[in-house]
Amino acid sequence: MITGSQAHATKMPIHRWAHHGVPNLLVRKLESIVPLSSSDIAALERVMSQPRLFGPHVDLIQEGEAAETGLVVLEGFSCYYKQRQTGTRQILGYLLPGDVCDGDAADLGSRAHSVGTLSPCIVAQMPRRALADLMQQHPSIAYAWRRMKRIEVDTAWAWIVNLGVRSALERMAHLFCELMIRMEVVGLAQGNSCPLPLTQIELGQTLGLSNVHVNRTLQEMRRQGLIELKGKSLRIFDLPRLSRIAEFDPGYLQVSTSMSEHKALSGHE
Amino acid sequence: MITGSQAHATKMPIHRWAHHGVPNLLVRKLESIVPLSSSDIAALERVMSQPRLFGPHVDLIQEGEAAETGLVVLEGFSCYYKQRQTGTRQILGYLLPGDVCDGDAADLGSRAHSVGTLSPCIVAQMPRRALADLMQQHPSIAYAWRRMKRIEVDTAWAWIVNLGVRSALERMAHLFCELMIRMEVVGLAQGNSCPLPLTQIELGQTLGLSNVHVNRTLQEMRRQGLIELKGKSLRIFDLPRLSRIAEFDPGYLQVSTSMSEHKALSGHE
DNA sequence: CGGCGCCTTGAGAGTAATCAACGATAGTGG
DNA sequence: CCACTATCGTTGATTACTCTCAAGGCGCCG
Repeated sequence: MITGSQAHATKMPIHRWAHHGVPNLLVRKLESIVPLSSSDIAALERVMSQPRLFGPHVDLIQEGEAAETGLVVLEGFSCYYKQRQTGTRQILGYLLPGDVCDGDAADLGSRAHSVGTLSPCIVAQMPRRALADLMQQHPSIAYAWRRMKRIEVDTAWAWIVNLGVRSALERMAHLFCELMIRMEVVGLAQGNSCPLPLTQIELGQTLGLSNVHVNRTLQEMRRQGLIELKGKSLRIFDLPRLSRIAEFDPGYLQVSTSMSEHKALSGHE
Repeated sequence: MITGSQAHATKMPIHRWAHHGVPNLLVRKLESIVPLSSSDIAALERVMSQPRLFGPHVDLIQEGEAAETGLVVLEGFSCYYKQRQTGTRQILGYLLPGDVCDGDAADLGSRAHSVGTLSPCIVAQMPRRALADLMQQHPSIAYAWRRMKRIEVDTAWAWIVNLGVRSALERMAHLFCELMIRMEVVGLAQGNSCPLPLTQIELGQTLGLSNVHVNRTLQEMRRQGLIELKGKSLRIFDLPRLSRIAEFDPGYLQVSTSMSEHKALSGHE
């Protein structure tokens, strides 16, 4: 993951990341849903603009703006968020590497929320028109895309449950389980360990908790030997127990059995 | 709205509601987004099956089932919900009259949530195939449908904000503002008054609050002269103040200015 | 008329927020 | 390269919001 400082990073030439043999994580994500032909993949990559590097805590789309293009996050953590008048904010969802924020044709009208980076991020654009053509000509991609959108909605619902009924410890456990699975899907987690470039404040804005309480909850999790969180990296020591605490059911992430040690999907493919 | 008891209602002949000159609220809702031709409307109504009546607290789609068809709620309140092992449940969103739960093609695989009635409901089915054809042949409907889906996602996000950052009073105020606007769109609210056939327990399951605290919060709202809630009917006395308390911004509901006394949309139509 | 579910009220406990201060860390500039 | 400073992480003390438990009343349906 990105480790350079903001100032350092923004000084580096953009094209540094353009074609570097790095696997395209959006491709990897879609392939976890449906097999793609090389022609599918080539077309998909043609739709994506030259990737650009953004510093941490930068807005990609501001509240009130219409999104002219779709976005793909190729590296780093971004998020949807809603800023309150009081200064506090609520994070609505994460855009992890491989995740997409598409300027859907129905996105006309102003947005009620913003999209911004949390860590430094490499982001490519996808013009609306090109995206529409892509879907038209590549049914596999269109199918995977719809599945992906469905997962996004289900994830938002999982967050509603998280905020509605769970305690601080349970919420955090659930978030960590979800993150680990999602990072696994795009190959960024190994041995129950993955990057987590968030401050405790941002975790609080995600979980509806104060930064102080996030801190104490993290300590409790460490004390129980559940996790380790340092150097912007999360390690889960006891995933089964963490899942049990969180009442975590990975079904909503639609991960195929081969990718996760969790319960098999009853799904039809 | 429906007032009959469950047993009474289920004994009544189904066809009682089939064609009664009652305006189709799904049509009304879509027309609030985009004008529809009479051919559009006829096609839409052809897709809908004979409406059926369901009692309160009945599952329309159970967790783990795949949805074979889409649903339209024509009368009554239904909801998406997630049942916890502990017995508590979280309501994820309401299906008000005119709202749709579509068996999207991407809905393959098992659901992580259920759909059930809250009050008695009249519900029609929409076969997947017929829906897909409808979208193909009626671009206006397809457009309005996409907008509708977008509103659903934005509403889920508004609920995340609600649960994440607001106090009990603020949450409830926000919910009531949203409900009133949504009911207004389909013509079921007049003079800031609309049906609300929910128990305090169900309000609690919506807002992440205990039934006891819901009760006390309602009393506080009444004491402040904000609302009246009796006989399954909600009346908002002071909508501006309620909106201010809730920090309510109706933008996410994409209601055109003519329908709401709230701030004008910057929207492009 | 009896019973069940919902609303209401009271008391007590607990979880999480707020306020405040200090230490650690990392990016900034000299 | 090092000092400076802002941000983040940590801890303690206090407050307060919300939950849980418990019991009574009311209304509706059988």
